[in-house]
Amino acid sequence: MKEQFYKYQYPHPAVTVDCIIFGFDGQNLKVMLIQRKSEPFAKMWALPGAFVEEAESLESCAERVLQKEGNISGVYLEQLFTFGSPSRDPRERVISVAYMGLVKTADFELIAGNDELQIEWRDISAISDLAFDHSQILQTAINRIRGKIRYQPIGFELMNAKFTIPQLQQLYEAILGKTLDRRNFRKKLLSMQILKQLPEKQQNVAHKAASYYQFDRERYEVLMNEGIYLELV
Amino acid sequence: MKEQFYKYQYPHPAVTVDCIIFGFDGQNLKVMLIQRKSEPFAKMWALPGAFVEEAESLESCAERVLQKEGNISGVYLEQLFTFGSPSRDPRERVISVAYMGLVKTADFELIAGNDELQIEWRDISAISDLAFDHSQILQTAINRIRGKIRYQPIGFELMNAKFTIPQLQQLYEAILGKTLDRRNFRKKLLSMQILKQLPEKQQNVAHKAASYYQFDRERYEVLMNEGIYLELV
DNA sequence: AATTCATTGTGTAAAATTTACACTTAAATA
DNA sequence: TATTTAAGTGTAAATTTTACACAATGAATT
Repeated sequence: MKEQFYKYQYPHPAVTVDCIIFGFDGQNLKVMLIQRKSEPFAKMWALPGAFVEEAESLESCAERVLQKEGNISGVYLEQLFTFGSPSRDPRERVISVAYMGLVKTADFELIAGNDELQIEWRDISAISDLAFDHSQILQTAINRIRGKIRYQPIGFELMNAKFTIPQLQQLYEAILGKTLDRRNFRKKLLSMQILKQLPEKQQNVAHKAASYYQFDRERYEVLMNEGIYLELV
Repeated sequence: MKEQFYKYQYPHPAVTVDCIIFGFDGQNLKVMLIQRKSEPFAKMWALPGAFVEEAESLESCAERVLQKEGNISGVYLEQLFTFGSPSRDPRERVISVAYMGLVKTADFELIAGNDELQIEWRDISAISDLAFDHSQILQTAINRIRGKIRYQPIGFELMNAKFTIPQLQQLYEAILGKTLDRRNFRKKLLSMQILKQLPEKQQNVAHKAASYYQFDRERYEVLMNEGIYLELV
């Protein structure tokens, strides 16, 4: 065993970053979970996370976690909350900063890292007990994304690339857990003028092909700076 | 110098809690600032804060800070954000969890703690450079309270005790930095049915006395659980 | 080649909400 | 008792939200 130690005059907690990555498969909302290899909570499912290293920012740490534990990169991340109950980790005092993101499941092939037995997209309606206080962290994330979607265009902020309006609506329905009126959804969405229509349509669908759109980030920034509220639902 | 050390196998950052306490004096929005006694940033103004102790939760730490550094207690606190840039403190890696609250300035007599030269309520329009990254933290807090006030009844959540509707409106105007229509504000507010009218009126005011109201927390919880949105502005 | 199937895309009228706006009432003070 | 100051109140017009049905498209099937 290595016998090098880091010494401090006062007690320092350990700090981790845990990631809640929501995945949308076109139908349902999933979350990325890993199965732990080591103690504590060996074999239990948990959110991917890592200890913060000396010279990295919290957000860089989140990016490193996703790269290392799930082979995912280039995801828009948002800080969720910091969990610091003194007893949340049996080993020592660990404070966890949680980050969340949203991707299309099809865009990434999950590959378990060295510390995991498995990694998978789990439907948010099928979550059982997770390691540590991760069930609570996940519930906080679900509440946050449901609340946030009502007044910020999450689908675009968190989803890169192109999408059709019906796809985006399905995402909204998956997050909110209810159906929305197609005409009204489209009307309100387009009236915000934060979408750029691409000269492209769906291919090989056995019905009328939908147009692809892209989030107009520039226009979005302008509206945000003007303090305009984008309520979509 | 004390030679006792805490040893860890991996580097641990220090963790602090910094508090942004907004104060409303009936007219303007202020923030509680302290003038630092010691290095680093000695004599500069800063947000009150403290290192997290081994057995306390983050929120308890925030409460301790307010008690010790400002003689304030019983304030509703909300976690704002966690700031973790590796270089934000010149001494060592320090991650700061920021909490914010809102009180009436008249309800508390600020008393500087041992580590401070002074403590005061500073108008948010008169903030100059603060120690560390505290200017950035404060700006984040101002943005948050301005955003939040639009869809959550902050005035009540964060203000204890009784208030009149015009007082609450002044708070809203101070936070948003613009005037609101008196009749419409009152109408919308009362239509939410989250206020209990008290059988009490203002005393000794040289005009028609306003009724006191109280936030009906129970009713508020019910509405929140139903997913109802309380947009006030 | 024609038909079927599935989903996209579109408009309008009714209902609900938001906005703009002015006079009367109450309490203290002169 | 008159004056001053801010509280309290209603309505009509404008805007936004909601509910709702049919034509268009493209692949698959006959």
